[in-house]
Amino acid sequence: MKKPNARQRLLDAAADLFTERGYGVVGINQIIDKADTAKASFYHHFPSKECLCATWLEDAHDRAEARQMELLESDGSGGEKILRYFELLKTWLTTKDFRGCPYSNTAASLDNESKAIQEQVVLHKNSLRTFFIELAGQDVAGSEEEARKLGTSLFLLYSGAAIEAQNLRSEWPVDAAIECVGDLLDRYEGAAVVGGCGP
Amino acid sequence: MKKPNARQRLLDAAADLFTERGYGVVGINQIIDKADTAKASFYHHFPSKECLCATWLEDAHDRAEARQMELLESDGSGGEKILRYFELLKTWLTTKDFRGCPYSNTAASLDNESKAIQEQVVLHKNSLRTFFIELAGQDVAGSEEEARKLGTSLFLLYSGAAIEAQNLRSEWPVDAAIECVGDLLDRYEGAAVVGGCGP
Amino acid sequence: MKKPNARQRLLDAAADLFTERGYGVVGINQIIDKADTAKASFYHHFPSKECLCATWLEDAHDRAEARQMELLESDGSGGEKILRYFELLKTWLTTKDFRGCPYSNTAASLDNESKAIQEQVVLHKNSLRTFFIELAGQDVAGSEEEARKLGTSLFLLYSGAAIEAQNLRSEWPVDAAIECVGDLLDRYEGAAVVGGCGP
Amino acid sequence: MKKPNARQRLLDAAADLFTERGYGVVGINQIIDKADTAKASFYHHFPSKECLCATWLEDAHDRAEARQMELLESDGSGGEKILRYFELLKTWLTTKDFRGCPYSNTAASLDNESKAIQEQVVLHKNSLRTFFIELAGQDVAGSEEEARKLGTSLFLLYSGAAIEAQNLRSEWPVDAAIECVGDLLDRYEGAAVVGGCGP
DNA sequence: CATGAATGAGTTTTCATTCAT
DNA sequence: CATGAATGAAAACTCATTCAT
Repeated sequence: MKKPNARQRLLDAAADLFTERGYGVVGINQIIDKADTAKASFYHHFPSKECLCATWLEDAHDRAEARQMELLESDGSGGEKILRYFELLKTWLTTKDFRGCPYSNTAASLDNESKAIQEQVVLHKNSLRTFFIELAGQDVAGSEEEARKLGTSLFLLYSGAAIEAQNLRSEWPVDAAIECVGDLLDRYEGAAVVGGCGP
Repeated sequence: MKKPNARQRLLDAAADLFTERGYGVVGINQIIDKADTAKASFYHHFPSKECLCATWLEDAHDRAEARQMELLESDGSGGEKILRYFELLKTWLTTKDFRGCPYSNTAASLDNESKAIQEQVVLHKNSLRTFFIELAGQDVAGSEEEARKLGTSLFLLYSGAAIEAQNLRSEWPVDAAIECVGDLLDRYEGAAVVGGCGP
Repeated sequence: MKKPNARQRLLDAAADLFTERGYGVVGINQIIDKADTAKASFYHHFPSKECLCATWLEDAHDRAEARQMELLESDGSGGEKILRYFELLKTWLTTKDFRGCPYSNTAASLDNESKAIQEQVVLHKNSLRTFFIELAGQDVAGSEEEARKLGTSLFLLYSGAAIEAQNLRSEWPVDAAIECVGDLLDRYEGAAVVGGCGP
Repeated sequence: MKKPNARQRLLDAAADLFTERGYGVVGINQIIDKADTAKASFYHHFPSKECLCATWLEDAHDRAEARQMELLESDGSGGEKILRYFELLKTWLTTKDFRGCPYSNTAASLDNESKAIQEQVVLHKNSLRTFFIELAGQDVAGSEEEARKLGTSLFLLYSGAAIEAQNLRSEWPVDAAIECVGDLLDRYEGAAVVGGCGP
């Protein structure tokens, strides 16, 4: 009997295995086993393991941007949304056995020779930073310049929290990042008020 | 012909290759080629590739702690030292082709099954956080509690800057982290002054 | 270039090499060389060297049972068939450069840790003993009990003749076993006559 | 501190490891570890692993001959001594985890290229056969010719019992051999009486 | 007598990929 | 679209042996 959607099953299997065990550690045999697919079907849909990985990251990025858009357009202040996003990281970490950012992890497993993958990493990371800057601009920072600074700081704290939670296999780095975010929000919200309501 | 010091040559080769290309990507064949050593010499000195890696990280940690101690005991204010440490990250990154933290990268390449390596990662990361807390305590933060908070934030920013510089192959994340550090120092130094010089 | 039937060629090569040189001494490199097969083709068909060996013994056992069945159903008295089977051992030994029983030899090369192989050895040896008991029951022994005793003795003499012919690189142990078989047949055939035709 | 008798410790370690795990499976590292000896000490006392093995078998043979001599000169009838010797095999097997004859096992692990080892095997096996013939001559068989025949049969039964006990990891082959020995003794003792006391 | 680092050739096994059907 | 046998290269690791001291 033939099963359809071999391509999607491969992507799903790859998504699970790559995030939970890492790009370098997972072989395509594991992937096709999990996807219940023939080996040649794999190479029918994807020219290489590297390309499958890039496609996975591309798809994951699309999903991530959708979620971010949703959050951006949701109710609540910018500060609340920022904290909500950091909280999401915690649930991700506990769900995925403390494997942090798939993009960072994949890049770290690589030889700096996979152009296609690196491109996706850069794409996603720039987009994530932009997302934080937009979030920071929503009634938090007083100017575009300040939103850029605050958003970038949030981006770095988020990344730092993700890897260190992975390294230490603990949630506390995310909590500490949230604390720091509070400090930064205080500072920039204050500025926003001052900058916004001067005489 | 026989050459002595195979062990050290192996450690040196491994240090270079693991930092510049990654634990998973580098095979022991590359290591012994670079070290100009027989394969059996490798296994005479190290029971496994994993153990070589753990030894490398252990040694690197010792050197890192020595450098940190030196910085802690050097002249200058805490704030100056903090910035100096972030500047060191930039020179590291440009030297090492934008490969960030060896501990994070190694952990990211792993299957979460290498106890020995993970132990070294945890050891180093905890030590690095402690270092930042001590730095934060040097005439910056007003209380132990605040030093802990500030130091932890610095730790996370440092880690975030390191991976994102790697991901984006650029120095700017470190510069952005330095900017954010400035904001945080303002906040905590202000507190330190207020706490220290009240009437 | 690709050649089909790699699996069978591997089994054939393994059969020859394992019987003539021994399981422990033969590496899979020799096997794939003789089979003219890529190494990965080997592991495509067999999960391990140990499993190839078990498969070889299983196949060999099937062939052995077929030959035994043939002999059991052939013409002649039980005693004649027994002697014919011992004669077959002599031709085997001279053909295979005095390597005796593949099952015993393989088991002797082992660490007592290969469950799959040991299972095949036990299977074959029990079957061989049963074969001798059936042979002994064919107009030789007077009772089932006597057939069991005689058959078991034949089984042990056969095994003893096989290893000692191997150890001493000579046929005489088989001839001596045949002599002893004659003595035993005298005794049990005598008993069979006495038991069978008493007044 | 220096420990004497390195040579003897090596022989003792080799004896244990070779009998219990097999010549092919045991590496010299295991031997020197167990003997607590430096690697070069090994090669100081023995030119090769093969030679160590031959020396072990030679020593074991000397001890075996001493035990056989003792049994030959002990009290009791030839038949009793024969049975006693088969009983010894049972205690050996249970002590050594059902590893049978070290000579047969070593020969089976070999490539038929170790002249030194094969020589020891032949030496021991011939001597063992002679021992059984002498035992058979002690008030059992009626003539030298009959002693030769009976002794050789005992030799083969003994060998067969040893390997099959090993193959099947059970004592029953030895018990079955003992039963068969009883049958043979009946036959030849009868002959001895007839031959010895005819009118 | 004893040491232990160093070695070259070998081991079994896995990788990502391609082929004919 | 789908299959699974076949592959060359490389992976980690072990072997018995030799060397300078």
